[in-house]
Amino acid sequence: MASPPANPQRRQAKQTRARETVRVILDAAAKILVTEGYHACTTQRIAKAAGVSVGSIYQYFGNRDQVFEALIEREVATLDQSFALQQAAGAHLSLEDALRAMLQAGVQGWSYGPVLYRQLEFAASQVLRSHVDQAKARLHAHTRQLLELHRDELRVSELDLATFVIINATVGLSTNASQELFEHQYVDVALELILCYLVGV
Amino acid sequence: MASPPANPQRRQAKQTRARETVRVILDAAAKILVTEGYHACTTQRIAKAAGVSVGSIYQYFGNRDQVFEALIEREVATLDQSFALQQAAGAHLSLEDALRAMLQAGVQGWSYGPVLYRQLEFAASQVLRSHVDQAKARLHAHTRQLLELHRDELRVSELDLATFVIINATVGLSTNASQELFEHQYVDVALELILCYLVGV
Amino acid sequence: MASPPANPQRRQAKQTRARETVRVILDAAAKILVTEGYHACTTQRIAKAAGVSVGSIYQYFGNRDQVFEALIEREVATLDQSFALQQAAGAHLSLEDALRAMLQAGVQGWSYGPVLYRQLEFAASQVLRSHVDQAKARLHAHTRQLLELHRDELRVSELDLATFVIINATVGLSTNASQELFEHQYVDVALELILCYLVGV
Amino acid sequence: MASPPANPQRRQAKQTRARETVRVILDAAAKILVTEGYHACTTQRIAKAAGVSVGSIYQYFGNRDQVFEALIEREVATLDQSFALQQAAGAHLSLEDALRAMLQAGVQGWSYGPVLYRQLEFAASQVLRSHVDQAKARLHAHTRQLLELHRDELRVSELDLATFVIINATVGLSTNASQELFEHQYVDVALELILCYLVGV
DNA sequence: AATGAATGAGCGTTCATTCAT
DNA sequence: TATGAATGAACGCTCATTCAT
Repeated sequence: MASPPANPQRRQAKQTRARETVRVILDAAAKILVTEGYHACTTQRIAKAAGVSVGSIYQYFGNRDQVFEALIEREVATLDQSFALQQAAGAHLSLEDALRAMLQAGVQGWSYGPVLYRQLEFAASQVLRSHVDQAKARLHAHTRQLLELHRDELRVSELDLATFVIINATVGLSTNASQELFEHQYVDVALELILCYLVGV
Repeated sequence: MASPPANPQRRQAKQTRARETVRVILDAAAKILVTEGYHACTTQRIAKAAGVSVGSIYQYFGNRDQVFEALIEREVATLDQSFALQQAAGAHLSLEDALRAMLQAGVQGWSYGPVLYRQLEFAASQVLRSHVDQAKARLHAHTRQLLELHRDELRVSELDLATFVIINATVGLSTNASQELFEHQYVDVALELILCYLVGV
Repeated sequence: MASPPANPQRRQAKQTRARETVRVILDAAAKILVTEGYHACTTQRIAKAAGVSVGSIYQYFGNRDQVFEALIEREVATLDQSFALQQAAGAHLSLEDALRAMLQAGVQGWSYGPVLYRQLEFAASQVLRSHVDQAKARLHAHTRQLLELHRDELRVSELDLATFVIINATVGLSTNASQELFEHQYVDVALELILCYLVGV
Repeated sequence: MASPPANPQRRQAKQTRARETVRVILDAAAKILVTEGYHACTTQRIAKAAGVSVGSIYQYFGNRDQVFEALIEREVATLDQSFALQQAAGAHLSLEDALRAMLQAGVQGWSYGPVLYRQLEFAASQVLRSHVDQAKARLHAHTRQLLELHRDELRVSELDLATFVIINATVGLSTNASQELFEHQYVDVALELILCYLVGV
C-alpha cells in the first residue's frame, strides 16, 4: 500500500519545491538576523518574511536553532568553496595575492558578511555556538596554513598569534564597516593593515 | 497626606541609599551579562543577584533596557574619565605612549572587559544601540584628535579612515580575545598592529 | 465531464480497494491506540502505519474522530455478532453458561481487548462518546434480557440495578486486568463475582 | 540588602494567599478534568476557571503535569487520612463495617470520585502515571491488609486476586454510576457485591 | 519605599486539515 | 484518486511589567 510517487517528474518537482522552500526560509532568517538582530528573528517573523507558514519551517527544520545551524553551514560551505578554488589555483600565489583572494572570497562568498556570525554567537543553544566555533576554527586553520607557506617573508614569528590578529582585526573592520566602505575600500584597507603587520611596509 | 521628609539629613540618607541601590543593580546586571550572557539577564535574575526585589528595579529604571543604558553610560563615563586624565597629563606624550595609554585605559577603565560591550550590542532597544553608537563616536573623535596631533609621523593621510581602522581592528581583537590573552598580551599586540599600520615598522 | 465508471467490474474493484484501505486505516489506528495510546494516535502516525498518505484518511473519513467512531462501530459489530450467534444457539442455556458465553464473546470478539475501549473513551468528541454510550446501552439491553429469562433463579429483584452492577463490575475488572490475567483467568473470575451476586454461592 | 519581609503578619498573609491560589488552581483543574476530560484541561482553561492567569499556575507548579501530580497527591492524602482514622478506630470492626467505612471514605474523601483518576491515567507524562500507580498500589496494600485480618471469614483464598477483584469491580461501579446512584445507593450496592463474593450470602 | 504574586502578550512548537499537483 | 507540503489555530510556557500590600 505504501508506494513512492510513481511519476519521477512529480518527485523531481517536489524536491525542487522543497529545496526552494528551504532556501527561502534561510534567506529570510539571514536577512532578519542581519537587519534586525537575533532577538527579532522569531519563527513567526521568519515565516512571514519567507512568505510561508510557521509549520513549513518545522517541515524542514527540527527547531528554530537548526535553521540557524543550516544558515551557518550554508555560509561556511560557500566560504570553504572559495578557499578551495583559490588554494587549488594558487599554491604559487604571492602572500599579498593570496591574502587579497581570501579577503575577496570573504566579501563575495559571505553573502551577509560577518554580521550574521556575530548575531549567531548569541544564540542560546550550545549546539549552535559550537557550529559557529567550528567554522571559526576552520578559518583559523586555513589562514595559518597560508602564513606557514610564506613564513620566510614574515616579520612576526608566532604564527598562531599572528593568525588570531589578522583574522580578528579583519573581522572588527568588516563587522563595523558601513555598507559603502565594505563594498568599495574594505579589501584594500584590510589588506594594507594586515600586510603592514605581517611583513612591514 | 504624606509630607516630604522635613529633615535634610534624612533626605541625604535616602539619596545615598537610592544611589547605592542603583549601583547594586547595575553591578548585578553587569556581572550576569558577562558571566551568563544577555539571555540570562532577566529582571528576576538581576533582582536576585542584587538582593532586591523586581519592583525596586522599576523604582529606579523605567524598564529593563534602561538598566542596560545606564550600564553603558556608567562604563563610558569611566572610559571618558580615563581619557580625560590621560589627555590632561600628556599633550606631550609620544604617539606610541599615547596609544598605549589609550589601550590601557580601555582595559582598565572597562571594568568588565569587552564582553559586556558585546552583550549590550544585542539588546533589542534602538535607544540602547544609539547609546552605544554615541560612545563609539566619542571614542572616534578622541582618537582622531590624537592622530591629528601626530599627523607628521604617520604614513597614512586619511585620518578618518585611519581612525576607523585602528579602532575597529582593536575592537575586533579585544572582543575576540580570550580572557587570558586579554589580560596579558592584548595591549602589546594591539599596539604593534596599530603602529605598523600608522607609522610603519 | 468525468463519467462514472462504465465497467461494473471496475466499480467493484474500486469498492473493494476502498474497503481495503478503510480496513488498513482502522487496523493501524487500533494498533497505535493499543500499543502507544491515544496521544500518539495522530493522523500522520496512522497514515504511516497504514502505509497511506494523510490525504487518504480524509478521503474516507470526515475527520480524525470519525476514524475512531468507525473503529468503535467495527468493534461493536463484532461484539453484536457474537451475541446474536450465542442468543440464537442458546435460549436454553443455563444462566451460568449464558453468562460465560457472553464474557467469552467479550474477550474473543473484542479484538484488541479492553484497552482500545479505554483509549477511545478519551477522545474529545462528544459524538464519539455517544457512540460508546450507544454500544453500552445495547450491551445493557442484551444483558437485562438474559437476566429476565432467568429471573426465578436470581437472589436480586431489581433487574436494571443488577444489570448495571454486573456490567460495570465486569468492565472495571477487564479494563484494569493485566494482559496475562485478562487472557487466562479473567472469564472465570468475573463469572464467579457475578454469580455470587446474582444467585449466591 | 536582601531582607525577608520585616512584618511577620505580612508574611503570614502572603502565605495564606499563596495557599489559596494553589487551592483554587487545583480545584479548577479537578473540576475540568472531571467534567470536560483530560483533553480540555489546558493551562489556559485551568487559569480561566480558577480566575487567575496562566502565569500564576507557573508560580506554583513547574509545569502542567505537576498540577496534576499535586492533584493526585491531594486526593490520595485525603484518602489516606480517612483510612488512617478508620484503621485507628476499628481494628475490631467487623469485615462488613470495615468495608463499608472504606467505601464511605472513598465516597466522602475522594472529592471527585475515581473519574479524576481515570482521566489522569491518560496523561502523557510517565512521572504522572507513576504517581497514579503508586496511589493505586497503596489502596491495594491497604485493602489486602483488611482482608488478611478477616481471612478466616472469607470463601476465597487468593487474597491478591480477591483484592484486585473487589477494588476494580468497585471502581467499575463508581466510575460509571450516575451522580444520583453514586450519592444514594452506591455504597450499599457495592458492599453487597463485594460481600457476596468474599463471604457468600 | 520595597515587595513579590499576579498578569498576559508573545514565544517555540505541534498537528488536524486542506489543496495543488 | 492519492499524495504530502503547506497551513494556522492552539498548545505549554516565559518573563517584562504592574500593583495591592
